[in-house]
Amino acid sequence: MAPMIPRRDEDTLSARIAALLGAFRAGDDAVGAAELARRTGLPKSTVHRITSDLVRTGLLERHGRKVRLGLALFEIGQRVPRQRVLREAAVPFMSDLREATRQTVHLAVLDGREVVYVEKLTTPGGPPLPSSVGGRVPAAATGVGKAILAFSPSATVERMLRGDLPRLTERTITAPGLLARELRRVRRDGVAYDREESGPGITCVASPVLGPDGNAIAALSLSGWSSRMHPARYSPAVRTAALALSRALHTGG
Amino acid sequence: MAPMIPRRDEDTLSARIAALLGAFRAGDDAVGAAELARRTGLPKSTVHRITSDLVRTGLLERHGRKVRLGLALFEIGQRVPRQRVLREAAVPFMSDLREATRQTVHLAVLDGREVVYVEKLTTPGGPPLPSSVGGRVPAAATGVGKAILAFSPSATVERMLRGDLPRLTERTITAPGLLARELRRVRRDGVAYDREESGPGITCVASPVLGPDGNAIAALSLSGWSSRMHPARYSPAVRTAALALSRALHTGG
DNA sequence: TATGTCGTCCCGTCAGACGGGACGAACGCC
DNA sequence: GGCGTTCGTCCCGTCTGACGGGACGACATA
Repeated sequence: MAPMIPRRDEDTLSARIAALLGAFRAGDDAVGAAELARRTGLPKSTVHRITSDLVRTGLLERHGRKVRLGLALFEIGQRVPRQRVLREAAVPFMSDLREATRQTVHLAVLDGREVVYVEKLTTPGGPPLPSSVGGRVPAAATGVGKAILAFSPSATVERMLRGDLPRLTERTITAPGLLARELRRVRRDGVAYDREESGPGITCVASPVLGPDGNAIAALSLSGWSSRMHPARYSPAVRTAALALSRALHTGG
Repeated sequence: MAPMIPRRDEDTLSARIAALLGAFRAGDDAVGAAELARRTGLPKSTVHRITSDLVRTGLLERHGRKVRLGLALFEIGQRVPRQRVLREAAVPFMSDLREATRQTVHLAVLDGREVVYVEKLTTPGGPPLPSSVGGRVPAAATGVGKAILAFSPSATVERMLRGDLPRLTERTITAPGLLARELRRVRRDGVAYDREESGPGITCVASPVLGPDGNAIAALSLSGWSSRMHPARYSPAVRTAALALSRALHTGG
């Protein structure tokens, strides 16, 4: 009899382990085997066996009867080149930018159709932002995302324009044509704005960190309440910091 | 014929994946398959197959012909509870401490016989320290390690005293008896010192972050040049910050 | 007490991991 | 430019370890 369960096109053990690790959400502490089975779609006994193996190797930790992400994963995560090199170089510039503007500073990279925040420096008076280091947001809805896209190979942009542009607020750009035009403007000015497109009441000013080939590696941004964040006033500071960081990355210092 | 190769007591795929991920060192960018095979002791074709699977799932990324840790691992690492909860609560206190003392501030947790740095706030004038977020150092050789051990269950301390105490400088404590006595003093005072025991010319003052049961969860420390870091002068500040953080963690705010 | 859900464990089946070996390309050295 | 080495990649026959349904007791809830 032919197997009734259509074999997932990719269900090697590696894929299952990745699925299992990815099943832990940002706010989770410890999670039970049954819950993980539900989230991943894997049989319960399979989850139990794999998590036991992962606990033995240290990637997961037992917490009571449940299981949680292990400290080893934090250590490994800190070694990821895409963020490590960038962050080391960026923090001083971000610190200066925060000092000069008294606004919240973000550093993000593009990954697929989303941006991932690599560093965030908050400021006492600033608004409470939902962003967090390691967090993911649709690129087209953010200042950093638009800054990076405007200085990316056209193939990357076209791939983005072909898919859905998720709506985060009523001002989020969801029309491909509008986004394309916006990106041309960003490319001309070197600065991208986010006028309440990612969160209500929040305005951002972003500028790309460029590699030697002129393509963006990352982007810096300032975020604040719309009432106090006047783009024109802060864009020179952001642009300057981003250019300085770009230069520092090239010269290896 | 009996298999000549003694079966590793644990060589499930999970263990191999963990070994492979752990084979990437802090300074590495991309690493080749042959090099990974050498580091892990795995056959080259096995490394090639597993890394290909891991690339497909996103845990690793192709970089030319080589392979490097993927951004997904950074994201997952940021969700690890042992560091996330702690860091979120600690950063404001650490920031204040740096402001008040103008010294480098560390936050670390104990893992096995070592401490892992969870956060680090540097200061412009401070000495260049080899420590890094996600880095690992023998616990007995550091201020944070001694602060945590002094407020740990006796089983934890005894396990530490039974093994080797690695020497980092000529002042590192390597005699179990001396360490035990030092820990009693730390427990009495609530503050641990590191007088050039982890690095030449560097002095630290550390204090434990305590859980509701009185055991240490983590520790805060100040580090600076020995010539300018007078322990007695800074210990009240460190102790105060650590106590404040302990209280903030309990009350959930 | 009844009921659902949890974590854990067993064990017969078989699919997929395994790794030695081959191959061509790239590199470094003379 | 020639040569030796080391690299990444791929194939394929063998067989072992992953697989997951199902059973079980502990626990929480109603």
